[in-house]
Amino acid sequence: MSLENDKKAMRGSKRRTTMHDIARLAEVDVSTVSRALADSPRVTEETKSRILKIVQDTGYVVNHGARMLRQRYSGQVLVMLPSIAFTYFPEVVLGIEDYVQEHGFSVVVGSTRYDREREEALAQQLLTGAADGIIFMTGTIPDLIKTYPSFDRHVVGISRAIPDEQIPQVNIDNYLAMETATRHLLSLGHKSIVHLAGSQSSPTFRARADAYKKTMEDAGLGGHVRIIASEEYSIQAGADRMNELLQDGAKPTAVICAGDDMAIGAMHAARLMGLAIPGDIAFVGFDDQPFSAVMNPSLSTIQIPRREMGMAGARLLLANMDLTKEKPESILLPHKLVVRESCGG
Amino acid sequence: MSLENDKKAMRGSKRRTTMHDIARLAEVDVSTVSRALADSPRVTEETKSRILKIVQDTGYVVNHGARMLRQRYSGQVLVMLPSIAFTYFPEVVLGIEDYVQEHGFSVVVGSTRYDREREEALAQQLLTGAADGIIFMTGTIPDLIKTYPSFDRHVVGISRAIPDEQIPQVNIDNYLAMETATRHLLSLGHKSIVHLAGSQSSPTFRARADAYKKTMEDAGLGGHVRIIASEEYSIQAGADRMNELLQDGAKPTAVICAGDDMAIGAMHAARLMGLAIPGDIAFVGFDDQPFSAVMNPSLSTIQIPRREMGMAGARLLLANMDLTKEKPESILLPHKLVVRESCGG
DNA sequence: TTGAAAGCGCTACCAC
DNA sequence: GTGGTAGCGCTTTCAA
Repeated sequence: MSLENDKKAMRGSKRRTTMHDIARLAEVDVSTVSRALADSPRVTEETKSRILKIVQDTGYVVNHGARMLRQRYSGQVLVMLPSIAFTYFPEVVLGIEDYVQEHGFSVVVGSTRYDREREEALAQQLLTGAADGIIFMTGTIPDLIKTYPSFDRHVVGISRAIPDEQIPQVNIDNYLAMETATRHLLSLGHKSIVHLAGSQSSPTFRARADAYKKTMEDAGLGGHVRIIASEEYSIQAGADRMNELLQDGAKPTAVICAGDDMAIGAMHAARLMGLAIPGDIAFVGFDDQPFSAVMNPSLSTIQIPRREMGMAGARLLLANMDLTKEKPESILLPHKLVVRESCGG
Repeated sequence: MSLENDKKAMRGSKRRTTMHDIARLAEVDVSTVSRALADSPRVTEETKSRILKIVQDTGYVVNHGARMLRQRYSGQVLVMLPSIAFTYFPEVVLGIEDYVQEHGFSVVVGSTRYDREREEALAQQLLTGAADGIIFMTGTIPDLIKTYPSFDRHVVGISRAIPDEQIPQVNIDNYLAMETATRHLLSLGHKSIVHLAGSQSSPTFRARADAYKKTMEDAGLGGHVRIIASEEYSIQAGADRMNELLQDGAKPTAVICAGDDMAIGAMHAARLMGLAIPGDIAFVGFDDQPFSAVMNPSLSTIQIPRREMGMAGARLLLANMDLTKEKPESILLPHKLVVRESCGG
């Protein structure tokens, strides 16, 4: 089992300065060093500075493992997401880092790739004490997690709704956002509007699809409702679904996509079929990726405060982990329709 | 100091199943449980399965902190990069995760945002034992790291050359790649080629700029050399530099960019000025981002095997940490010029 | 104000 | 094959 060998081979050669070394040099007890480092008031300023000086000189740093064992926390927050390569997530992670680091925690990111095993393996981090809390952006939480005592106080969700009332979450109102987007297209006179949707097993994508459907029906356009759901979410998937649609002989005047990635894929496919955007066919995306503003034509879309979502999620998690306080409330952040060239007028 | 409060408030309510509990239930000694869990051959299959059963039933998982303290490793690899939100990095991280997880390590990602303090804080992770090794994608390593005993065996670089001979690295040949890109434009008949460069304090971007300059000069076009370097690297920066260039009255027939992000920004700016691409002005990028293939027009660029770089870097790090073996050699991965619509022909 | 000492949960060495 | 036991490096009582 190479797993073991890898780690074995690595160790050795360590033996770094310990607190005892500092204590010896400062001619005090380790406990005094410990207190000095914690800036306890129960140590003379004089001894404190003597110790600090030695710490500086030796370049001593406390051993994370030992502190962790003793204090029973790791100072790490785990962020679980499908893939860090999905353009949506990195910006959220940045927001999480911002908040969390300010509070003395560091961030571990784990990509699950929708793999149950990976999810469970990552979830272990909480159980083993390698992480103090988890931020889920996967939309589901592994059952394993639920064995953790008061697990709901160590877990929050961002972006992808977790179907569990107990867990604090931060999200945007996907339903309302998609309703707004659809209405915009409607207001432009479009009737034949198709929705390129994401996986319908995801509450997020389902909410978007539902909103589209309901809005169309409310406008008396129930007959035009057409939802093409894609299990996979990617530029390529957008292009593929669009191709299938067009080869099917469909002639929608507008397409509303579950995300900007799908939208640029779909727009590319439409262009290759000789369609002019927005002349022949209009597009609306969702997310407002950095490239959306500079594409040709630029993409109308729903802007989501990703960075803020990350920060809010992190704040929510730390608040949730504070057992001396009440469990915090879930948060809904505002979105915004950004009108650009891809849907004309 | 809220830092302390955050963590204090979090603890409590823990007290989870320990190895002692398992031992008691199985009516064996902890040492036997430890061995059974490590699948040691010195435990009967029978006791082993009895113990395993109890472990399953109780949902016991080993305490990471304790193991870490005892075995003197954390099982974590730190990846340090400027920002996880730069489209270039996530795919590399995925490659790192792939390799590293297979070997029983997990990945911590830290964004430095070019902040010295953040860099140092992250580097601490190695010194405190919270990480066993670091993969640098920042192009520099903090001095602090060098205090670590045989630090060069716990560190590798990816993508951005670290100016330190001792440290194993994986990269592409940036010079050659840019030479190829420039030559392609030259072969298309372009003479007035401008280079929108990245920060010239980065060896990577400097190599690209140098290659452009030298190739132009070799073609007898030294008089046309024009390098516009941008400290910041982003879509916006690309647009800004392009605007400045055009407002300057320059009329290049081709622009070669330090990266695809700058390229799409620049193309957007050019379009807004009424220039046709590639008719009036051709563009070549660098990186081959996912959007580059589906843009309008699609972007000619240098394809970089990001995922592979990640995997290679991870492999390099683990090999480097294996002190029973020689320090591994640096690696150069192949790149490829991908010709698309943005440079015509 | 400081020191002594008891573990945190685990692994590995040494007996048997 | 199994049990006993000594720490890993730190924090935190309890005494002095």
